[in-house]
Amino acid sequence: MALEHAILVSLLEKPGSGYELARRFDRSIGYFWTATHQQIYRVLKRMENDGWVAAREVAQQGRPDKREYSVADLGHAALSSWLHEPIEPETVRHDLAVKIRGAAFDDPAGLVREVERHRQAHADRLAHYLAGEGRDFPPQSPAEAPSSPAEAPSSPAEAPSSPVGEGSSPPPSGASPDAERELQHVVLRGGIAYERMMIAWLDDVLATLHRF
Amino acid sequence: MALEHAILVSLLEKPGSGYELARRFDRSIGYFWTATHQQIYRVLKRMENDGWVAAREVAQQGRPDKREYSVADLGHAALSSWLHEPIEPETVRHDLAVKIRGAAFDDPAGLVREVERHRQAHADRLAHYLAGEGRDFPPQSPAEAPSSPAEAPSSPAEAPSSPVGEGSSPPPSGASPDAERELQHVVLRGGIAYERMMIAWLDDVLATLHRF
DNA sequence: CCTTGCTATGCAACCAGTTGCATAGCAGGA
DNA sequence: TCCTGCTATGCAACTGGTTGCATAGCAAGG
Repeated sequence: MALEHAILVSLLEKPGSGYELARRFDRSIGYFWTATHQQIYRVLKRMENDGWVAAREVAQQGRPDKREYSVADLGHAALSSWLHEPIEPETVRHDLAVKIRGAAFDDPAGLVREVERHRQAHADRLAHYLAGEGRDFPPQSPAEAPSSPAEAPSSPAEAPSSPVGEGSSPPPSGASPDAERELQHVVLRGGIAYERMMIAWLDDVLATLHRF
Repeated sequence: MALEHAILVSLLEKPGSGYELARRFDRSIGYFWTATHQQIYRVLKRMENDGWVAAREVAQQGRPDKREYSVADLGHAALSSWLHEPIEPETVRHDLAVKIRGAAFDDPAGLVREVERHRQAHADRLAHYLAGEGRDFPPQSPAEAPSSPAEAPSSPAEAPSSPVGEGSSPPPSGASPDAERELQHVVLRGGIAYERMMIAWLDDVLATLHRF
């Protein structure tokens, strides 16, 4: 399970309440990990019991109080050990693909509108991503073109030569805010690439459907 | 839920036992919908109770008997009505993206091996898909280039002008085996596009990680 | 003969995630 | 004043899916 870890990452990026987390899971993190507020509140409670996060009552004016969570040492350690696990087979569920293959036994042309709807949704999300990229990661140096995998030659693994040796002890344990931004950006580029791929594929699907 | 529908599609393409379905879900359909044999047996039983599928005992020589399922009328109708529902918001879960953003608070360079593993897995799957495409969909006419969304101009929706009007009644209800192949192919092309996108993105991720 | 390994099916317990509902503070407008 | 709507948190019931385990037929090899 990784919802715990997604929450840890989000809280490391910025502490917040369950409600705020729920809204982040509707955007940002939500682009690659969905969760309802129920799920978040429940998991947050368990994480607090386990000492992964600590809560702090925050009085607000003009709105109800909130419980702001931040990551405790145990949580940071848990995240670190998860990061070092080699896991994940990646489970996929594409309803639309099932529908497309199923359409062969029903009415292929009847699926056109549905596919067009999906295409529109992906186009919308792409626009949203690109807007976010333009806002949060404006192009600056000539070396960095936004969302174009420019394949930097990359000096082979010039890591900060961390004190290796220990098995599961959190290594450097705190990277630069530079790294944080860069890694957020590369994940966003992944989202952009995904949406572009989907749009192109759905066009392919539409062209195929139109042949019937 | 769509496991029922994925099973229906698979059984329409070819009747089979729970065991055979489970193996199909390890390949072919499994590329966009995973399921364990447990899940399949359980759902299959429910579908039989609901009259969606019918079972038939088949004695085999050299191996245990099996229960071969095929789709009943009720099942076909259920699939049809599902196909005509506009649903699906598409829920995503990318553990790797969580890990990448989490790496900012741990050891970015330590993630390289993990990302390389994933890249390899995707490269393997791509090779597998391409082999399958070459086997099952050999290039023939000059108009059809495999897995290249050639954007056919497509005469605007030249559907078989089906008797429209009814709301949820199964329309033509039986397309050509031609459509079946074409639609299987376009889904496979989607898988290929996905793997190619992932490989390119993971290269981007690796280049980014190497900058730390 | 016994083990290994593949085919074939299934139960039981558990866990993650969804859905429906409930509550409450507070602001702003009808 | 009452209603709407957003912030903020939560319980309870259910469902889909996973994991662990069990059984059994049959072939092939040591």
